[in-house]
Amino acid sequence: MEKGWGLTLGNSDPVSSFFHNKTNSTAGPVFRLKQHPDMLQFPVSLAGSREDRPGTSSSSSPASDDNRVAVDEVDFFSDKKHGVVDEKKTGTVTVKTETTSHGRDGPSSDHLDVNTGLHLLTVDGGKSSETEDKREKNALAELQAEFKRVNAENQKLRNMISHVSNNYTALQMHLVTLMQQHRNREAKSTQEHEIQEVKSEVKKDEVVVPRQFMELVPHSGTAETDEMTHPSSEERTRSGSPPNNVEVASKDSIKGKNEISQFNQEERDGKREESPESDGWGPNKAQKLNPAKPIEQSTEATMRKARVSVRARSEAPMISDGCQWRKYGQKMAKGNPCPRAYYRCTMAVGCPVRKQVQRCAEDRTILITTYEGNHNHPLPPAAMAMASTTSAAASMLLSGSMPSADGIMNPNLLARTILPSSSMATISASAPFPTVTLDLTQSPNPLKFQRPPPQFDGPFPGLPQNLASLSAPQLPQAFGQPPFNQSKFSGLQLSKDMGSSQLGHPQLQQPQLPTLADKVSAATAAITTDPSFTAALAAAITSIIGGAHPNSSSNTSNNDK
DNA sequence: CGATTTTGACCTGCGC
DNA sequence: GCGCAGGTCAAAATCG
Ligand SMILES: [Zn+2]
Repeated sequence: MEKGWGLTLGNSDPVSSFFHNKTNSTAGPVFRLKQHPDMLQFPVSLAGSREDRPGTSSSSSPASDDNRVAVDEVDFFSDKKHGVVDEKKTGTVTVKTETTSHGRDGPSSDHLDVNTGLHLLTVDGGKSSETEDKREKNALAELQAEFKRVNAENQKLRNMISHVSNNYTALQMHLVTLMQQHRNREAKSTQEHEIQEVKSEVKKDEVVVPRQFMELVPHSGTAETDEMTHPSSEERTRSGSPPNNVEVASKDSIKGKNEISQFNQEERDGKREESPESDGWGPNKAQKLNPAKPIEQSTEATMRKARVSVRARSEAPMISDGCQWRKYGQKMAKGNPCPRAYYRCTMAVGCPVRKQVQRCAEDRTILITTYEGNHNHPLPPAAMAMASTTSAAASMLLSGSMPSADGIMNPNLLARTILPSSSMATISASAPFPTVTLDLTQSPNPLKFQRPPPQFDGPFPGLPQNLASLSAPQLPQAFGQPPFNQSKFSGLQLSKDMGSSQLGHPQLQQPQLPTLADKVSAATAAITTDPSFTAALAAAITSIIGGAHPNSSSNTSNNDK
């Protein structure tokens, strides 16, 4: 987990050093100027960095994007560290720089000095005689030593920054979520009341909002918040015990929200007297056994409905997200030669979280992981990241269904969101369960569906004009690979109606252009579009995946079986 | 030997 | 009611 970050950073160093070396007078300033904008976009930059990187990387190694990406991904997942993460980190670092400007001033100045010295020496060396060379060597040695030192320090800072950024990202997501929720319920009444209201509102659109779900979200958020606050200082020192912090945080959160977990468990128990083990999930049994508790049912059903799927390139059978999973089933998906695997969280007996893993039929390097439910137990940091992200995404999705969500859309934000084009969030409320799809695949496009922006308009006449218009211009280029079952755009696309039939057939979904650009869809779009959300989400997930913790390797190997 | 995976049976919702 | 498809269960097989 933590280590992963460190490693990642290590890789990024070369890059940074590169910049610094070149920096001198001209490069430095320019670079910084660019950074500022990014800084503002904090989350975006993270996401963007990953996206942007491809271009950057291409310059360095123009060779094969596809291959390269795939490889990185693979390495990534299987081990941890390398590739994408690094890129991301770099971006993160850059961004962070601004944020942490205070702390960083010292180091940065050092860098400048060092660089300058190098530059001078180099110049001198070239022109001067041998005697000077000796001096230069000495000086060089010193400089190098200093340089190393600086790099080390830099690394530390980077680590700090990355941590902070991650936390920040997560926090931001939660914040966004909360804000939206807040807006939705202008009046602050009891949660139940709120919930009910929400439900009623939601029902308009057929989307059900889960009360529990909403509560849960904050729960994870709380934990994370705590984590952020405390650890930041600690991590700065690089003490290698992040888990402790997290655990504490999570414990606190749990204590606070204990009600929820208990609630869940009670529910489960009621459903299944014999095996507490789980199954709380089973809708069937719930209906049979607890017909009396409509509320709970609805809640559960709702929660169950919310899904967050992550598409990422990975050749590993499963991406490591920090959780322990037990496979409980496998089925052949209808339109896909690749089987779909069902996993459930085994970190806690009653944990309702489940996930489905399936490979994209079109591009088998893409692994689609769909998460469902929220953990009701403490999670290790690595797991926290993914869990909080998914829960936040899910909550966003749900809250997004609400009309009041609008207003969040901010042109600037939108622009930012789109810039990072790499990550896309797609909301689909159509199916039995609303799903947020985060696309971390950013390959140029193996399938080559590159479609020019204009095409988007064509295919999606149904989309709200503003949305379409906004997205179109901003999409630099489409990326497009036809997604697995949802079409993706550089921005996000949302489909909210669609018959169930389409859901059934993933491929059919593409055309899914909602003829209904009803208010709801617009609102949803707005929310989804919220850059902070998308970017943060993408960034978080990307980092999570990249940051796979040690276990990942074991998991991978096990899965191979 | 416990934990996990495999895998066919089973269940439920849905469209016809 | 039937068949299909998505999910889940759980006994048996494996793994570590
Ligand atoms: Zn769990």
